[in-house]
Amino acid sequence: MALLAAPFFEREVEAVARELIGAEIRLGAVVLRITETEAYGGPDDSASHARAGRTERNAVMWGPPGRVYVYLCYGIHQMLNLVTGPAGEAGAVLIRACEPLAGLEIVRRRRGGRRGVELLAGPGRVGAALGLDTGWSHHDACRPGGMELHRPTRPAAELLAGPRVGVSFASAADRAAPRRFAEADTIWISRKTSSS
DNA sequence: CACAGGATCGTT
DNA sequence: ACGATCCTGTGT
Repeated sequence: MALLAAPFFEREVEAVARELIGAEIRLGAVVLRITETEAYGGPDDSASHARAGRTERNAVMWGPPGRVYVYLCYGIHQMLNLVTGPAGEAGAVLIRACEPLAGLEIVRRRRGGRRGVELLAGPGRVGAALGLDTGWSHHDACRPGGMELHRPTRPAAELLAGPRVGVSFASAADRAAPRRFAEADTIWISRKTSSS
């Protein structure tokens, strides 16, 4: 057991987003290896849910590091994030894509029998594959039991970086910022990176 | 109390 | 290209 501990998450959100590539999400019999992430938060990020201040939904972003933040997107998709930085500062890493390592049958069933990259490439797909709902928010992923985050058993060799997806409402600078990270040589990403 | 809109996905 | 689907955040 090589659980990622709170100090790993208690750092700048971009560093955590980079180093979560290759890490493993374990929940029940399902094990997923993270292949794509995005960093949100830090000072004045107009793309972050924290942009309008603290609300009941996003409050966990200001909480202690290593907590889970799940929110409902477009009324349909359960989006998985991990809270970063010290308590009192809002930051989170969105998990955008994974590679399946175990529990493939369960994942395939939850994903309507789909196969290949359509199983896990995209944040809504990751949430569905794990069977998540917003009740997972505030879960401590650093403690054994429930959803756990584990150190990579197969670290990513090379990372790509590019602008984040689906943030057209944000400022030009925040739209352009290279805060999306993906493993370079994997098929398990939601879309091709547009810059390095 | 009412309403607009979204860190997406799957089908048309 | 578009509709699904519903909760959140904001305003009255």
